[in-house]
Amino acid sequence: MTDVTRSPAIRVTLADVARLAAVSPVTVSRVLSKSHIVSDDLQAKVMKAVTELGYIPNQMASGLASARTGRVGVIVPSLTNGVFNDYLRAIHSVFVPAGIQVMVVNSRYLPGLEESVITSMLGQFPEAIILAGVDQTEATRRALIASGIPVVQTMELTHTPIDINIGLSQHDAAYAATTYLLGLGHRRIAHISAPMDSRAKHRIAGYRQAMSEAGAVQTVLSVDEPSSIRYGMTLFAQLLAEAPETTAVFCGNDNLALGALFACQRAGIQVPQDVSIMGFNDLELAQCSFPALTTIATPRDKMAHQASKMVLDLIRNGDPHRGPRSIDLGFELIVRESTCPPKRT
Amino acid sequence: MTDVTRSPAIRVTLADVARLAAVSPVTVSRVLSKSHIVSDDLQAKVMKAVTELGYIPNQMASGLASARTGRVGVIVPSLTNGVFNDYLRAIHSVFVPAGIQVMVVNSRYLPGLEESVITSMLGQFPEAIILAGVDQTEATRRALIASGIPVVQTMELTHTPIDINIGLSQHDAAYAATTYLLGLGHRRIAHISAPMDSRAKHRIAGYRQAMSEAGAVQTVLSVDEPSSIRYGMTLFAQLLAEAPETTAVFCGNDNLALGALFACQRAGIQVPQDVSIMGFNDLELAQCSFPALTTIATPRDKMAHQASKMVLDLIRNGDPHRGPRSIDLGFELIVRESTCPPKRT
DNA sequence: AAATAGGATGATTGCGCTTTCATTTGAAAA
DNA sequence: TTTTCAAATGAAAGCGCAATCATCCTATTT
Repeated sequence: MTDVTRSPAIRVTLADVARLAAVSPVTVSRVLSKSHIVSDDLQAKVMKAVTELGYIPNQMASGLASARTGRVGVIVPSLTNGVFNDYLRAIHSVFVPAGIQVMVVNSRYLPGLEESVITSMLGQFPEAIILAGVDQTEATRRALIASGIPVVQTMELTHTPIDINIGLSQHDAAYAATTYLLGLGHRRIAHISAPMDSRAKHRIAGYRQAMSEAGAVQTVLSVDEPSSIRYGMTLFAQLLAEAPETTAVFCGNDNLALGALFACQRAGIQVPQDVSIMGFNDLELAQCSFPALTTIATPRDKMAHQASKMVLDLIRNGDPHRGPRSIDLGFELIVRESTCPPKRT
Repeated sequence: MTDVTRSPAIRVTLADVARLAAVSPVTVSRVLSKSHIVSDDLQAKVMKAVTELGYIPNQMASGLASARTGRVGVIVPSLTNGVFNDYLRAIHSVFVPAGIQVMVVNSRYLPGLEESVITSMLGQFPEAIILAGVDQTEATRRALIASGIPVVQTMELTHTPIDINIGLSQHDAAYAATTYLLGLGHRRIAHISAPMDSRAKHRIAGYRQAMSEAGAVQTVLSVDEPSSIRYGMTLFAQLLAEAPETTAVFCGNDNLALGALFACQRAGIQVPQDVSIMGFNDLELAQCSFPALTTIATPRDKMAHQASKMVLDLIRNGDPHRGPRSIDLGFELIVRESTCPPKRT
């Protein structure tokens, strides 16, 4: 069993290692960073001293001295939302093998919090920042630009990117989803949403435009909380009360859709025979549920992967100053079991 | 629209602010850290210069100079698993208002990765570390102890805590769950699990002990992947093939249970009439699904909250050197709709 | 054997900040 | 008015490391 005496932290420094190994501090630094050739002899002595002392390099000192931190910052508005799991996984899969640390922070869909976490992150001097969304405050934009590091805005598209923008049109994706339901013959299509971010708002707009073009009546129910299965149930129950003639529900995301599905099961409503339900994002659960959810697949992995690759390239090879640019990665309609044409009445 | 010229990052330093404000650097530092009284006059001049230059303090330099970082590290094995959402939320709710930054990293259920992320985290000198689980490698234990900072191990209990241990007995909780099913009259109770961590293994052991004591036949199906709804489906399908006489399934967690539930729905098996399904953790979805899941509620919020409070106290008031200690927070059986006595045959 | 190159190692400096200690100032006390 | 003291400000040092430049040593060449 390990010794449990909690001594008041005598930090082992590079100098301590050097002393024990009877070499100069520079040599220790070189062994650890593999930046220069050090004789096998000294290298062994240094490593021995390192393990013996349990030396852990002070990243703050290292960062200060070298002006390079080997870290990138990633800001997401939620960790709960399944969307960001795939997204973060893809980011890690690029940076971790490259020896770059990923700092993840959660801005919880709060613009004010986003501003403060970005500021705080910039104080740690990441070598690049990857953001979800394009709606940073003007002050944040300025700070990001002033930092001079690569900035990637993801998940949606903007005409005025800070630097690099990789995403998809949330509006068009929602428009496509609604159009699909209209194409099945539905006219009373409702939309339920938890519009905490502008992406959800754009999806509402896409729904509205498709409905408006089809001359159909729009029904939008929303709640200002982070989306969840529970709110899917609540909103569906509300919908049942307010617009019982609805034959199809386009949900702002798959969690809401699952909640709606559960609400139907509980109320004895057949899906899709009585009501069609459509999700958004194509999370894992969309394939698993019964009936499996028709949804829009968003290219989260691809988006995150491409963003990370570009960042890695910029970090390694410097910025050829190409200026802001936007990349549209599109989306895909995935038809499964939860939608069908409305019943003839 | 913001200027988009991406200049090569001329960092604004405290000295720049001091120069513009025509005061000494110390004064700027004092204004920003609120550590000393500075006259209103100078304070205003400094703040003006700060905003004018968009100054962001260099946290590395600050940390180096002060030997305090105002950060705590949190290591979780998964972000996907709903368990850690509540957990992280509770941690944030304590530290953020206290002005302490929370660094979260994902160790992905990989002991090797956990070791490296902890090392890396220690290199950033957090003022405390909160861990999920108690199975750190010996090297990690040593490094954590040597760091001299408060360490809290959560989620399960151990007789040999590094420092503070707040959790519950996963074994006893699983034992209670199995005993509940036995008490309903079930004899053919299977357990499905995704034992990536020792907690899941302890749950298996708890199940086995209860079954063994009841003289019932044990059936454990598991998969060595992070748990997910999908694996719940897969394992249930496998169970149906291997042990069709099963009347109750105790699932290692709620996601697996939901997958099992979907598998039943798809196969036309009535829950709970034909098969009882029981989850573990009491995630949000356990209340929402139809039928709602009987499960074991684990005190994630309380655990994280109490851990954070203790850490905050230790950071602020220093360690009165009380030595390692364990706190058991227990668990609760939540009976819902997915379980009932077995059919008479 | 002397000259030379190049590989291996070390000494020094400074990154940006906070801390400690010293100094100045103004106002209250004598 | 002079003394005294506290409040306000500044000067200097150093946190731990990497970068730069200088030095050393050992082969190799002539």
